[in-house]
Amino acid sequence: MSTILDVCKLANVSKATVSRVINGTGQVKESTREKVFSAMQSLGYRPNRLAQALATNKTHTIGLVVSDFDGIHFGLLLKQAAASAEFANKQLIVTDGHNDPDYEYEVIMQLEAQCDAVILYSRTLTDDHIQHLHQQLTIPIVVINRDLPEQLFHSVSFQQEDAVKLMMSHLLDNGHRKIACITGHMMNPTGVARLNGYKHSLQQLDIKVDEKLIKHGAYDMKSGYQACKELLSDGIRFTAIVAFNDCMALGSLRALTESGIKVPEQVSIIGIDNDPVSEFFTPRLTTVELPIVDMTKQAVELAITLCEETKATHSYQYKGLLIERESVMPVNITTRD
Amino acid sequence: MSTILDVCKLANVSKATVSRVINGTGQVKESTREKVFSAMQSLGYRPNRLAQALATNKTHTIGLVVSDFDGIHFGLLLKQAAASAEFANKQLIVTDGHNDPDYEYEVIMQLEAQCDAVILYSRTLTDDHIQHLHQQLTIPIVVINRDLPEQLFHSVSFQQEDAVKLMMSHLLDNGHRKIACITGHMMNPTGVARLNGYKHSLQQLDIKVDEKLIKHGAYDMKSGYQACKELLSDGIRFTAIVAFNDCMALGSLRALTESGIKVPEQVSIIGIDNDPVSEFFTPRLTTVELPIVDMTKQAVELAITLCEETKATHSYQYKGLLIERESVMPVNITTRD
DNA sequence: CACAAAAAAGTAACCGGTTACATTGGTAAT
DNA sequence: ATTACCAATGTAACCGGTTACTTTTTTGTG
Repeated sequence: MSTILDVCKLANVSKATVSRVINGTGQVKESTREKVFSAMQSLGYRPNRLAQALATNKTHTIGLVVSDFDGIHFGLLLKQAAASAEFANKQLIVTDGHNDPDYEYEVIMQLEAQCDAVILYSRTLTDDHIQHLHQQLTIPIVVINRDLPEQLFHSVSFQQEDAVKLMMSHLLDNGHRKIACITGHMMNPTGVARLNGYKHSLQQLDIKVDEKLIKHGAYDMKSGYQACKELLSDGIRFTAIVAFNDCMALGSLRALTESGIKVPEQVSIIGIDNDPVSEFFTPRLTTVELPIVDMTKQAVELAITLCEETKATHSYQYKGLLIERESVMPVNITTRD
Repeated sequence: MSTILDVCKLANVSKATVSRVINGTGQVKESTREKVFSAMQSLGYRPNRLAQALATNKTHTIGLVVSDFDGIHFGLLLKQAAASAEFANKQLIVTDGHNDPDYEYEVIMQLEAQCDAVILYSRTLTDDHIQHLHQQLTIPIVVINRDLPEQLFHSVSFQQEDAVKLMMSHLLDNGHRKIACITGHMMNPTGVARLNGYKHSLQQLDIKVDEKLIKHGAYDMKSGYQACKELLSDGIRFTAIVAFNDCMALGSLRALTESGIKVPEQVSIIGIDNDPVSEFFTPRLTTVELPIVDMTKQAVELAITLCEETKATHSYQYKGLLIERESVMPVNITTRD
């Protein structure tokens, strides 16, 4: 791997001149520029990014930290982040926190020297953790898809509670009253906000919340499947399921199908995310879209903006959109109700 | 962000001593060590990785480059890579090549200064590109899931052709003779090898290859769906579909379901990968497992080994395993045959 | 107590770049 | 021809660490 010194020798100029040519800064005579360029060319020279970063204190890199690589939205999020970063000519470093808050915290602190900004999509870190990070870090941090107590941080968030209310009203409008709920983790604000959405929707219609209808999942298909199996074996009646993401909705669809229960004729299902696979199941899943692609784009752009200017707190909020497909239908009085 | 100099001042020692404490090298008096430790502690000091890398020419990082972030196996691959890397205390940098060979090439060359080794999961780079990279790079490169002409590189590969033969014999054993084929991209060796598997299997039984039964997909559900729709609208008879991955198999399942064709009663489907979602569709998809998790683990371990010793070419090959579920059944003489 | 050997700590060069400042050389104005 | 100025280039310090080598301190031995 050739260094700047190799270029210097070959072009017979000083480091400073080569550096000027690389960066297009300062005044360089045209003939010199060409000499240096062809030297770089013939050596296959590429400036060492580490050295550049060390010297300038600018990495041209943004870090993306997710709690877990098999998290929800993961594919779309990454793809968009990569695209947006490239568009802005930034490098993207992606890391996961192995679902361990301490490890995740440490990973982020480590990233400080390697990035100009960090985007955090965390489901394990507590608000306190994030607060600490925010104070410790000298680089800006953008929190994505997470409800934060106040607008203390730069964030790109989603109206979790309203989204679930949207799911619920779709079900309620279709006459459903016994609605089972498959939640996600209850340690973080997202899960709590969503559950509030569920409860408040029922309360608004004076329907008593039946705790037996609530099962906790882990956002993956298997846990949705298991939650639904439990619901079934508990022998509680329900005509619909709200699942706190599409994967769990799809898992429960499988469980119902296995038990010979027809969806949506006997039980309706609604999910949230609008996961790309949802359209390929039968019946096609009705869901509330979480615009993760737009949100990611926004987050990356925000992060990049913050690399230049460290202004006031920016925050953006997105809301859900109902996508009606085939897994919800009006409640049928003759069945399980 | 505090530097080593801040620690020096606070502990009243030289940079060298602090460095020794950080790395546990050389001789340091116990009392001094404690002094330095507590200084680091109270400053929240973390060594700057960039500076360390520059000084030692060791980054303790391995790079993982994939052609595209929404590629197949992506979630499992990343998750395992992250886990294996962390286990070995290495940082992992993940980058995608935006499905553009030139960009991907450049990305890898750029990574040279930032990594001790690179793992490449490419579907856009040609063999020549990879050959060039291999020659240019001063760091080792491990190619994963790719058939390479000779064992010129470190590789962790999969017996593509045999895997498809396995799928085919399962179908053939079940009496299927008119077998449609949904391929992946035909630009890279994987697609070609798999198609050879399809053709050779038929030829072995003296069944003529009908080009009309072969449709080209792009490894995603949508293209599987479309390929199947085309098959259907072409009006060609077939009793089974081999798809060159599970996503396309599932896409075609959806297409058949929409057209009122029963799987597996009327048409059998077999995929390859053993994608986690395959189990949740109805019918559960029969598939040949591509042990991407094991392969990834092997690749990371190999990459890490190569950071220390630059020995001879290592290469590992994995083979497929049939996972029988519900989407294949013996051909029914009364239907579409 | 003197002295050698070992342990502990410091000095300075280096990794590969950037950049403020200094130096050189050429050109136009006087 | 002198001066002034600006373009072009070079010099050297710096970014934050590591490490070979040197110096100082401690320890053990006769």
